[in-house]
Amino acid sequence: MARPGSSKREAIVAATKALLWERGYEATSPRDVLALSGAGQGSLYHHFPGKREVAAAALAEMAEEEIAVIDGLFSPGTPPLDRIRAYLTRERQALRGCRLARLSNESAMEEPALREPVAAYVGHIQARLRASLEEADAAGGLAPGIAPAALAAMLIAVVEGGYVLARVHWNEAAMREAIDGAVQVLDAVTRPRA
Amino acid sequence: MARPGSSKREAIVAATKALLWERGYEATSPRDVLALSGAGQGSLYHHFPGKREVAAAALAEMAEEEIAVIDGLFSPGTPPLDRIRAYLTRERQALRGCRLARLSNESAMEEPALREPVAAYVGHIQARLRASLEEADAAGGLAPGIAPAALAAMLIAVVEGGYVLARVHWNEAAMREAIDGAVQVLDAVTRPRA
DNA sequence: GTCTATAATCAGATAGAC
DNA sequence: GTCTATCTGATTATAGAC
Repeated sequence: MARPGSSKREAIVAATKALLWERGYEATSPRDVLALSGAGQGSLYHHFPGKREVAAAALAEMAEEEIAVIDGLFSPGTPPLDRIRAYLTRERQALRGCRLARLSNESAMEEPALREPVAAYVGHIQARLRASLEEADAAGGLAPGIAPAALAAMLIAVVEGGYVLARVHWNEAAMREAIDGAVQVLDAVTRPRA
Repeated sequence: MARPGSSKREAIVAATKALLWERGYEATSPRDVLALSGAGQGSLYHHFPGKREVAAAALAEMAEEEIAVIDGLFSPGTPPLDRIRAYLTRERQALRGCRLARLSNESAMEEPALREPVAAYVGHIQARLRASLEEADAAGGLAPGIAPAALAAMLIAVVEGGYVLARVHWNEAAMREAIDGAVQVLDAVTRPRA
């Protein structure tokens, strides 16, 4: 149970990862997963108790993958504010939505097993942003009246909200403009005594 | 057809408004709507071609109501930056999500009739924020390097992203912290030459 | 305009053979 | 471990009486 090395199990999880990003949790049926993975009904229910657990396994893998990408952007060799700019301006498929936080408005978030990987991903970014801002602050690079923790929360909110803007306007540029605003603001509150 | 004065039609739309906020579009079935409204199957399909059109009518009303609230916050009698602060810090039920933009990640956004009211609401706020920032800028109250349009996009993104943070962390405070960051930053980029 | 009855399809899951 | 067959209830809608 939940042991790797099983071909169909891996195919099922891979298909679920793709469908969760594309359609979300509620709109993804076990039937869809089986069709995409090439597995039969029995394989899914042999490896997992049900749909929720398949999704939890898929989300855990997605969070792990995305956190690794984030950690690559926040390399210690880069100056702290450059790490933040790299995260803000990284390339994104805005219309697809955030791979994990796209589930934020689904009933799935009321289930701890599904919410946890999403919260871990978002929380990890927020912690990385905050640590970088505290580093910049310690070097005297942050304007007075700006709390690193609050600014970090604001920045992750701009990114997640940017996805929302792109989706509702059906326009990638809507997200880019919000990110532009964040970069301008970051520059303004860090230049003063840099 | 879509004529007001019909009791059941109004009950159906009212029930749909409640359910769309609570559960979203895909998770709201005509059956749920009928149960909540007290109407029978026939009433729904007499007044509307189907589920999509009921939702479109409900969303249009929701957008109209919320835009009226926004316009109340952006009263011309208030100084421009105070209008923005009033919008940012208004009370919200963060865990319920944005009444309109909570649908942003549903397939419904690919249907123009459903996306338009949501886009109109978000776009209206963004236009109000931008006009207020341009007013502040004209009075010399905006730091150099800050474009009113980009800052407006950033601010609406913080609010919409704040809802996402609250939902994924299942914690209202997560949104408040992001809003706090936005207020601090707004203060920092407007004080310099105010 | 409103109702109840019915239908076709799909959702999520189980049974049991191989 | 993997498969096909089957099951129960929900979804979205249609039919037709009142």
